[in-house]
Amino acid sequence: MPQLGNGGGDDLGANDEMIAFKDEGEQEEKIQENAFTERDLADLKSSLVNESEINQSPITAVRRGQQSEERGYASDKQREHLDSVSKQQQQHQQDGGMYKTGAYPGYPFLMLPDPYLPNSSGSPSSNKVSVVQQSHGMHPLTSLLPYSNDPFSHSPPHLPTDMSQKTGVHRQPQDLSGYYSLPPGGVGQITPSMGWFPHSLMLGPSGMHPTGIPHPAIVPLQANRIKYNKLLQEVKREKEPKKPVIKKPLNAFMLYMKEMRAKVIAECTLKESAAINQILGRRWHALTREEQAKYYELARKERQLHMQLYPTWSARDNYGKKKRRKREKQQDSSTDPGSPKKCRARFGLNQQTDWCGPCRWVHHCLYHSPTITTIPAVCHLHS
DNA sequence: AGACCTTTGAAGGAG
DNA sequence: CTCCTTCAAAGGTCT
Repeated sequence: MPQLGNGGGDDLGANDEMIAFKDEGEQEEKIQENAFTERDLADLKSSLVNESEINQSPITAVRRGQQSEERGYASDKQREHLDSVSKQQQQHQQDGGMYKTGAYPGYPFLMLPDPYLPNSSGSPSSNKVSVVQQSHGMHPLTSLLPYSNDPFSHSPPHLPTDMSQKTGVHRQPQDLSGYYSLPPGGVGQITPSMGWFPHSLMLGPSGMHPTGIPHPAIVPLQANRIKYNKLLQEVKREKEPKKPVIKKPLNAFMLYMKEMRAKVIAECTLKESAAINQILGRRWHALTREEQAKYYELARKERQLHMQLYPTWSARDNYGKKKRRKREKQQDSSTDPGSPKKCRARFGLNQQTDWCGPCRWVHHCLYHSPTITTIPAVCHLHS
């Protein structure tokens, strides 16, 4: 596919330090961190509000409108980042240059709900700042369309025109130390090794603890552990606030689809997205390079903005359910090779000749004999 | 309820 | 470096 000469944004994330993929356990810890840092965030918000009252800065407006709602897990680094961006903004204003407030009155990034978060409609109830509401289903950047000949000649105040300037922006792993403790009374602090509910008076009349978790002595130890762990997880899940999911920034084609979908639906009276997407894919290829370039540039801005808003975010963060399920499925198939026939079919073996006569199929493949690195006609035990 | 379909592009991991 | 996988959006359809 055609890419812009400016690199098409390849320089935007590839060289950044990215968060290492974390297991669910670590993510749970992150969730706890979310709750923990909310107070810090409140401080941050109030400081930003104060700043905006002084500066009437658009960047603080966007912080208030977008980040205050959902960035409960803003890390220290993010806070530092916000401060630096805010200071940068102030500097721009003090310089009295083209970035002065009002220079970009309609810049779509600044007064909109967060497009990267689900249910981020920017409802007035959750945001007392009067904001310009985007029409429903409208991506904030689509307001840049239709494009002028030079739609991106100006950069928003908080975005460096050249991303090579973003030397201070790194997506670094967050320091989780100090965030492991649960809120007072948190069930997560109860561990099996702590001697469960030491006194029978702690149990209710039904033999249940007030938390709803049965006394472990009621069931055999082994089953008890399993049940306990399951219940503990359930209770934890219920108590913990759901982690807001930051979506991936849209790529050029996605932005194009978002804009053109309604048009195609109207033209073709189709509703099925799969069919519509096929049409849109063909139309995308029919676009000229210049037309596509608009969307590539738009997507590049998207990634820039996303990186500014969520410096610690990684696309890996959203690798989850599907992948885990698939991995589990693969693991299942690796431990369960299936029937000999299936196994031979898997490796393209001849049903008649490509197997070990003495032991039949058992040593035919890596699944059935992990020590064998090749697939012999006669296995290593009988050769 | 949740997976699937269908498209392109970006990101990140594996080899 | 190349290849592969996953996820972004959308909404009807299927399991």
